[in-house]
Order: sequence, then C-alpha cells, then structure tokens
Amino acid sequence: MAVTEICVDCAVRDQALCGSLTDAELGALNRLGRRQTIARGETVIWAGDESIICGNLLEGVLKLSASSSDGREQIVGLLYPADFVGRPYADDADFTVTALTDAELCVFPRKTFEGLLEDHVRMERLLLQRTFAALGEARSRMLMLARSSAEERVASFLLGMADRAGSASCRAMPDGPVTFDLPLTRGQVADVLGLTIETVSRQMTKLKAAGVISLPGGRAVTLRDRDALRARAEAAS
Amino acid sequence: MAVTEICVDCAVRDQALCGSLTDAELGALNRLGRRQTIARGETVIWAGDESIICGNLLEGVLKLSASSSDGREQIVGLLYPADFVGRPYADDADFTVTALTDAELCVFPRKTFEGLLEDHVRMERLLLQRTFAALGEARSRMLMLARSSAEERVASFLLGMADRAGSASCRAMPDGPVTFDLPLTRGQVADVLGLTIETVSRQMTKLKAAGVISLPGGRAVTLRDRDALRARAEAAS
DNA sequence: CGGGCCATTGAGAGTCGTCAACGACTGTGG
DNA sequence: CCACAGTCGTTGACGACTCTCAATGGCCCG
Repeated sequence: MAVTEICVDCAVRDQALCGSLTDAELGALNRLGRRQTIARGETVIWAGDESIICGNLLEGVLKLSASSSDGREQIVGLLYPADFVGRPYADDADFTVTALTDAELCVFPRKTFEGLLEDHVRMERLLLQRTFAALGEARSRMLMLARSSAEERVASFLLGMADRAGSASCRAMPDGPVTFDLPLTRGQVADVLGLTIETVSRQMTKLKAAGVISLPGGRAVTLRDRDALRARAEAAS
Repeated sequence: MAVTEICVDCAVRDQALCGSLTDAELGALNRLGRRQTIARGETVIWAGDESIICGNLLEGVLKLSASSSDGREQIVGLLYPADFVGRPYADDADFTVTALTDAELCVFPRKTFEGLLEDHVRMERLLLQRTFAALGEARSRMLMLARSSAEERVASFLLGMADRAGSASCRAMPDGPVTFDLPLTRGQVADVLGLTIETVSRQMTKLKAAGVISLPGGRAVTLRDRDALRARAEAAS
C-alpha cells in the first residue's frame, strides 16, 4: 500500500487522534489536511473569530489563553505535541491559540474535520475521551487558581513541568536531581498560574534559597529535593 | 407504539442527550436506566471512587466539587436539569457530585452507557458537543478565578444566576428589576467564586448599599440596576 | 554602544482571608 | 410554650499575602 505523503513522517502519528485510523483511512486524510509551521509568538486562532480550523499539534508548545476586555490575561491550557487543537461544532473560537515556541501543526478545515469525525467513529470516540480529560484538567486547575497560595502554585507547576520534560529524557532514578528548560518566560508562567511576574520570581528565588531547586541560568531549572517540592505543592493535583 | 414507562413523563426528554433518540430507541433505553432521587446535601459520586454511573439530571441542582488534601474546596461546576452527569471512559470519578437541592436523576451503569454511546452515534456526537461546551465554560471560569476581583466575581455571578432564573419566569422587560432565589447558601456561592463567606457577604451588602441590588430576605435577590451590575462585572464572561 | 526584553529585588499599598462576636431563623425536646 | 442548639448571614478588627510601582542589571541583537 502506498504510504501517505503527509502522514509518513508524522512524529505523533500513533499518539494523536489519527492513531485510530487504518492506513487506508490515512490515505484519505492525506488529501484533506496540510502542514502549517508557526513561528514563536505567532497566533493561530483568535478568540471570537470564526472557528475555521482543527488539527493536531506535531511539534512545539502552544498556549490557549483567555483575556478580559481590559487586558488581563490567563493561560487556560498548554498544548503539547499530539494534542488536539480547535473547536469542532462551534461557529466561533472560544480562546486564542498562540505559539510559545516555533511549532508545526497538521490542520484541516473545521467542516472537513467534522465530516471526518462522522465517518470515523473510533476517532470521534478518541476525541470525546480526550475532551473529557481536558475538562478534568481544566477543573483541577480551577481548584489551584482559586485556593492555592503562590508557593503551592509554583511548586506544583515545577513538578508538572519536570514530569513532562522528564518523560522525554527518561531517567533511571525517579527522585534524583533533574534539570530542564522551561519553555515559558516568567511572564508566561505567571499567566498560567494566575500570578504576576514578580510573585513568580520571588517564589523561585525563595525555593532556590531553601535549596529545593537551583536556577543554573537562562530558563533552566534543577529540582534538587523533589519531596520538599511536593510538600510545598500540597493542595495541587 | 407503546410509550416507554420511564421516559414518558421525563421533564427534560427533548433537552437532554436522549433528545437525539427515536421512540424505538427510547424503548431500549427504558430497560437499562432507572430513576434515582437524592435528598439535598446527599452525595451521588465521590471523587476517586470507581466511576460507576452516568446519567442525566432531571430536576434540582447539583454541584461538582474538587477539594485538596487539607480540606479546601472549590466548586468546579454546577449542574442543572438536562445536564449530563458522570465520566464515561474513565475508571475513576474525578470530582464529587453533591445535591444542592432535592434532585432526581436518570442513571445508567457506566459500562451500559458506554455501550449506548457506541450504538447511538447521534447521542455520542451530542455528548461531544456538550463536553466541549463544558470545557469552554470551565476555561472561562479559570479567567475569573485567576484575575477577577471579589466585586467582579459576585456581580457576574448574580448576572449569570439571573439569566438562568429569568429564562424560567420569562419576562417581557429585559432590563427591569428581577427577583429570584439563589439555590445556594453564601458558603456555596463562596465555593463557586473562590472566595470566603465573609467576602461574599460584604460584597453583597456593598452592592445593596450602592442601590444596585436589594436583598428582600431569605435567599432572594432583586437586581435593580442591571447596567450598573454589568459595569461592576467587567472582566467576566 | 545603545535599545529591547527579561529577570530580580525593594518598598508600599490594598484586597481579601482569618478570627471573633452577634442576630435571625428553624427545628427539637423538655 | 419556651429554652436550646444548630445553621446561616452579617459585621468588625486585624494581618498577611500578593499586587503595583519603581529601579536595577544581565543578555541578546542591531
């Protein structure tokens, strides 16, 4: 069977929604979608605009953000490779999607994608499951945003980012020191955690002073004492 | 055609997921589900427990709540009649579901319900759409919880509750004074808004003092000046 | 070398949480 | 019928946490 052009080198083919499709089905997909590269800082979808595209993230990190009329912003979700992007079955996009790093997407016109869902029930079911997972995650974050202190937020954020980075460079020792780069600026971390830049910075230096983490420079972070960090995360998930 | 026993007097039949089914399909449903009544304060689903049931809310108001290990609680969603309850395709329940008023549910064993979804694609699609809607709502609340002041939260909460209550007693004048009963105690309002009882109470009396609302007694609220309330809600959805 | 952007640090102020007291209302039992 | 406890809501005093404003220094790039 001829392999599809687009999908053949897809880095996330078996983790994304398309993993539910057969090779034959992928061939059809190939004709409908296209690759799209995005530079860091570029916005793919604007909240309030017509919901035109859906797709999968292949590479990079995207932010999903909401903002109020007077400019206050909140990042309501981060998207990583293999995550689904977009809002099927709605005329308008709810949130703004912006690239935090250079990124690559595999996109479909929304209507086309809805047709795909209808033709491929397994894919629709997978999307339903993912949407439930995203809903659960969003609700967990509501607890954090509403009830956690700044220290708890920063600590649990670092633990979460370490899990994500750690799985990539999968290490043998689960509790030894880990070093990784945050894909976010302090300002973006603040937008995720519902804090200000200054508060995030202060909490980071506080954790450093306590010997729980190190800040080698740039956006690198080293977790020195994960248990201590977990203790400070308390309320978080 | 013989009408089904359970579904025939269902108050939300055409608004809930079942609205997508034919009469024949409803007949099958009838054998699988059952009615369940819940007293105010009773908990239907405990976070962390096995996810056993799914269903539709027929009557009453339920809260969906998350709590941290040390007891801090946050209401992450409110459920009204015709809303879907439960978490298909997951072994454990993510959140606790508790009745705020006496309530009535139409429930199915989770596995049974998953089978229903597979057999009735239109229902599955409807559930997907609702889940996306719930996700959007949860994310909007994240903005509120992270960035709004106490006054903004209370004002937008009152506007939201008025919309909900107002549609029931559908009035001709869209901006005249409305009176309605909150189905929540001050403590529960605080849990929804991520505040404390005292702060909610103070904001309410502040709005009353400003002539924006009245508090006739009990849990009744009268909106006197909706525009002023909207102005104070600002950042909210 | 100068201009941005980013991160850190300090000082001060404001909002909201905590603790506490009190009144209204309800249901219970003597 | 009344004392009583329990729940709910309000109000006050106080303090802590976080935001705001401001200054500084590092780093990268033109």
